[in-house]
Amino acid sequence: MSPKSETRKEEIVRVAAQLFKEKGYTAVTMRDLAAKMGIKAASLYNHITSKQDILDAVIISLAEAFTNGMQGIKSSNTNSIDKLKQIIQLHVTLSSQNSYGMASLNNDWMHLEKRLDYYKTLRVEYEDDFRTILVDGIAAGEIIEANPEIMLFSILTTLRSLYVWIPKKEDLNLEEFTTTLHHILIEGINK
Amino acid sequence: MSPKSETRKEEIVRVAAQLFKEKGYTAVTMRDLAAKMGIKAASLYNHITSKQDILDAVIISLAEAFTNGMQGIKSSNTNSIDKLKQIIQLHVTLSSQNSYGMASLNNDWMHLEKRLDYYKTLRVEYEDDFRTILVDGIAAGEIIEANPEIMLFSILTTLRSLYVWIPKKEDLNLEEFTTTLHHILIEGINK
DNA sequence: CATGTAAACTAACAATTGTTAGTTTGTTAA
DNA sequence: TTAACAAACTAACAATTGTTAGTTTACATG
Repeated sequence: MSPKSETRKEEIVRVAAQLFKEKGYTAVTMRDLAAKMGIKAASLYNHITSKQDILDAVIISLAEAFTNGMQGIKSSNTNSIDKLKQIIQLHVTLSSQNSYGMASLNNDWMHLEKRLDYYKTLRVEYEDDFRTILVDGIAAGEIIEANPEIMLFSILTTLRSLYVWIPKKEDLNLEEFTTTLHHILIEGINK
Repeated sequence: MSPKSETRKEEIVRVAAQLFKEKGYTAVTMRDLAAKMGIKAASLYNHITSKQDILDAVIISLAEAFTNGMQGIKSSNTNSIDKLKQIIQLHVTLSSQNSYGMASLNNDWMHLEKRLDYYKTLRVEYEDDFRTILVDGIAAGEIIEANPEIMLFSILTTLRSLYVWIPKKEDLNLEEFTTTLHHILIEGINK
């Protein structure tokens, strides 16, 4: 056994995320999930405490990964354009590692219950940090003087949708993809 | 009575779309919908034939509006950059007119049943037309020679997410918004 | 007044939902 | 061998789901 092989619970969460991506959290039943695991629905409860518990696990861990990534970018001593490139890299990395979880993060966060407020806090903080980078870049003359709110919207929605496209293109060269994204997302606002 | 006031069925579909945007199709029950209409769930069936029927009405009419809009753009005698601007305008218009329906179009299309194949056909055709405009623009030297697939992805996901942002900014000047979108989405790829 | 119709109602249904209780099975460790 | 435990099982539950049947109400038209 390797030092940290996947626990049964982690396996359930991972498989659940795949189903959530296909049909959304609400439309996936515990019997659906059990069938995909090759067991009965009741057996799932030897490992998880509730369906809600699974959604929490999928979404919160990913949201925290974005928060951690942003912390690193904030504390890096580079200009705004370079920080933007790091953000793009962060989204490409996390989206290709866990495209299933990204679907839940984007589409099923409103079904969080106990952890909904926490999730919202993380999201608002992330967007605030992103906005600050744009505003600083404008002040420093590195970024054009367009409405930062609209820039933020445009770039962030593209990055948030990466999970849809990345797994579709199996032959996709991730490095070329990232470079082209840099070009399309940044050249338009680069001064 | 004006020549075409809203029928009761249209009212139900409109209110349903609002709920679908908040929680998604599957999580909205007929009792939720009835409560928002101020009636009992069974009464809905005097006007609609099924819950599925409502989703079909919400999504298909919007998908067809996009198809019709694209037909007009294709047959307009202008260059590629101008066609792109028309596409942006189409998305801004439809998203501000019907942000609720746009949410279902984006997030609940997989719950279509009888009309799923038809929806997919419309979507693929729309994306093909969009891609053709980009490829033609590259060939004509109007658009940079980046991977058209990635350009398509980047622009289209931004446009598809408009419904999230447009209603959030009540003070939003739609004209300024559209102009800034043109700049951000197009300048980056304009030669 | 009589009639027709739109639109609501009450009551109930069969199916599906997440979940619990109690039990069995197989493997590991003492 | 025995004890412990992880992980599966069967059976059932209470609640909720979309939907149907049959009835009542209100109003407009003849």
